[in-house]
Order: sequence, then structure tokens, then C-alpha cells
Amino acid sequence: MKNIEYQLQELLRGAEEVLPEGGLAAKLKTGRPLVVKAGFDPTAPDLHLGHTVLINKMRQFQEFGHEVVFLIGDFTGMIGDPSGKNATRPPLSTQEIKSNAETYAAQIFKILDEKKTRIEFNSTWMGKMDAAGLIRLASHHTVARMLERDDFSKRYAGGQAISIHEFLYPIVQGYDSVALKADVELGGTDQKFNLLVGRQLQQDFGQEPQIVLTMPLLEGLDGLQKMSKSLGNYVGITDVPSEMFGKIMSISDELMWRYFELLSFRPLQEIENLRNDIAEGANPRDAKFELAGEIVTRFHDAALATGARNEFVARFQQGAMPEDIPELVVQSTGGTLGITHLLKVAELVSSTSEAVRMIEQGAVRIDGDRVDDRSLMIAAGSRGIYQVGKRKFRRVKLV
RNA sequence: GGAGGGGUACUCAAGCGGCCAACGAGGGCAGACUGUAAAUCUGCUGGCUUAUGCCUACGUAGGUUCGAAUCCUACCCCCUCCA
Repeated sequence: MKNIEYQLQELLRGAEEVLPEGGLAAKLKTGRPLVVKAGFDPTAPDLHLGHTVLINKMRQFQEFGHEVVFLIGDFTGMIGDPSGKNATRPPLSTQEIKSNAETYAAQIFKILDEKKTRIEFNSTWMGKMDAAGLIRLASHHTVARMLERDDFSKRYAGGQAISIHEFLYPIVQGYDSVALKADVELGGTDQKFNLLVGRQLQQDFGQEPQIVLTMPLLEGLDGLQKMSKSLGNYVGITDVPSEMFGKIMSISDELMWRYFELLSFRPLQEIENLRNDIAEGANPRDAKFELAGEIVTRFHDAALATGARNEFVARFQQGAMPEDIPELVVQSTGGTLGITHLLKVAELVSSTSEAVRMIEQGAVRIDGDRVDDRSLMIAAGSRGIYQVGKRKFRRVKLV
């Protein structure tokens, strides 16, 4: 284990907040490996770069010899973190949880060391708790304190419903820290409240409260809202190389630095040098290439990253068609098919009405030639590359 | 349990008997410009086998009317205050 000062410096890098301030140093000074907990929702095993901000931090703790617990909230998953609209979710079957956990494992071990990572499920202890136990647990917290939580107070003030069971989420999550005897809990800034409940419960249960370390939420590709699957502004860590590369290239220059800070494993000094180069006239695109390459390498490999970069250059700087165009055969009716119908069947548009709109807007091309006739008929036997917008391509054979 | 307010397209939010496939804003998509940038400008943003046409839509189900998102009735859901 390296010296404490160095650890601290590294562990606080990129962190939003540490509570209590200075608490981490005290924990580190004990010299023993710390139990570091981070919880994950069992229902969303498809991780994106936003999730990896936290996992990267876990990795650092791991590298310093601490015990990282990857906690799958299969019990809390029944509640759903109260973000405003969640209803109670049906419990997942043991089978589903198991398979989700495996999916998680396959993804997180691109970042974490498999041998040093402990995976736990909170149903292990919560599943055994009876109603009386839950009531006893709930007595450790008050409504007033619960309402301090930002989204609860906003919803309460704004006249939106809050169901009783939603109050149980932070309490159960907090109890997880008791069960694990956590020294540190990591989470996004949106988790701050829940993490603090953990401190309070640990204290009530006679434990030394955990240190709360929050990481900023990564902005999505739009640069405004947090990265999330439902907003569609995410980069999935299972995205294919070309897609991953392209998505990262589409972020704004400003956002790029944020991604460097939170996603790159490069030393800060190196990032600073890139920044200086650009200030002196280098093309920001090239820095973005570096970032995209590093990330594709992490989740795929260096060769695929190079390939993705080459394809990107060919396709967008030299106007080439993408390499892997999905191919399909479409059945005509009576030897012919209307263009709008064909586009719909090929899943390039979601409806014929949308196809009409796309044609009117000049977004549709066949083999690179713009289509401007919405009632164009395609004859059976023809083949062609159909394109809607800049990103959607299909190689279609009409029979 | 009582009184009142409200449920409109992806979201917010107008409309309050015909001019409503439904104002406006956001989001999204497309075109131009570019570094697939970002910003900006312009257009589109229910569906339909081929459309100055048809069909489905304003919580749900009925009703009144030549005609309803708009009026009436019942039901469901949400919120506020009182208990």
C-alpha cells in the first residue's frame, strides 16, 4: 500500500464531495484495507460511460489494496429509487437476478480486477428480515429527515405523489452499509442523501459511520442532461467500436474536457498539455480522437480502436459509405414496391408518413442519389444502398 | 369521509361547441453550414401501398348536438385544504 498522502490525492481526484471532510484521511491512517461499497440497480445491467465514472473510482481503491464491494440492490430494486415516477417494480426472479449479475460482471471486469472484487446482493440480509424487523429498522429514521431529500421535498411542495414505500429505499440502502460494515460508500451526487442515511444508521447500530464519497454525474452526449439510457444520450460500454468512437466524436469541445477528466486514465498533466496545444491552435478534433481511442481500447482493444478511427476518417472526412451496412431482402407486391413502404419495411423510418416527410426534406438517398419523388416505385430485382439522414443505411435487395 | 382543483400529443403547456391532427416552448429528426462537431439558420414532428383523400386521437365509458378536446352523466386516477 502506497503512502497515505498519495492515496488521498488520487482518490479525491474528480470527486465531487467527501463527507465528512477529512474523514477519508483518518480512515486511511488506520492502515487496514477499507471496505468500499457501491450499489447498483439490478434491473439495468447495460452499463454506459456514466456508470463507469464510479467504477473507475472503485478501481482506484482496488489498486490501493482496499476491498471493493459491488453491491447489487436486488431487494431495493423492488422499490425503485424514488426519482419521481417509479412505481413498485415486480421482484425479479432469482434466475433474472443471476443473469443480470453475470451481465454486470462481464462489463465491470473490463475496469475492475475480478479477483479482488466482492459481489454481494442486498437480498442476502434484507430477504431474511421480517415485517417486525423492517418496522424496527424504519424507526431509526424520521419523516422530517426523509423530507430533507431534495426530490421528496420538491415533490411534496409541488403537489406530486410520494408513496410510503419510497421512504424505505434510502433506509434499506443505508442498512446495507450496516450489514457490510462499510468504511466508504461511493455514489453519484444524486445518491448523497441515501449515502448519508447510511452514516446515520451505522451510528445508530453502534458502528463508525462510513465516509461518503460522491462522484459527479457525467453529462450525456448532449452536454446538458446526465447520461442515461432513457434519454438516449449515452455511450454503452458494449457499443460496437465504430459506434462508440463516433458517439464520442460527436460531443462538443467543451464537453470533451469533462470526459477527459472523468473517463480518461491519463494523468492530469497530460490532459493539461493537450489543452495547451489546442489553445495554441491544434485541432480539438485530434484530442477527441485520442479520447475516443482510449475508451474504445478499454472496452474492446487497441486494434479495434485503430480500425474505428480509420473508418471514421474514411466515412466522414472522405465521404465513404460505412463498412458494415445491414443487409436485407424485401418482398415486393406484384413486382414493385413504393419507396415509402420500402423504407418502412427496411426499418429506416418508423412509418410511411415519416418516410414521406424524410423524402420531402431531402434526407433519403439511394446509392448516394437524393430521392425527391415520394411516389417513386422500386422494381423487383433491384439492389441498392438506401440511406435516411447521415447515419442510417440499409443494403436492400427487392424480390 | 367532506369541500375544491385537475387529467390535452415525447415533456411542459394553450384551447373551453364548428376556422383543431389541435397555439406556444422544450426535446427529437431532417436540411444548410462544419471537425458526423458545438453554436446558428430553415423545415418537419399521429397513422395509412402510394394520399389537396381516408382513419384514429385530447383520462375511461356513455349522452346532448347537424357538429364536442370543448356541454351533460357515471366511473377511474392525481393534487390541495378540512376531518
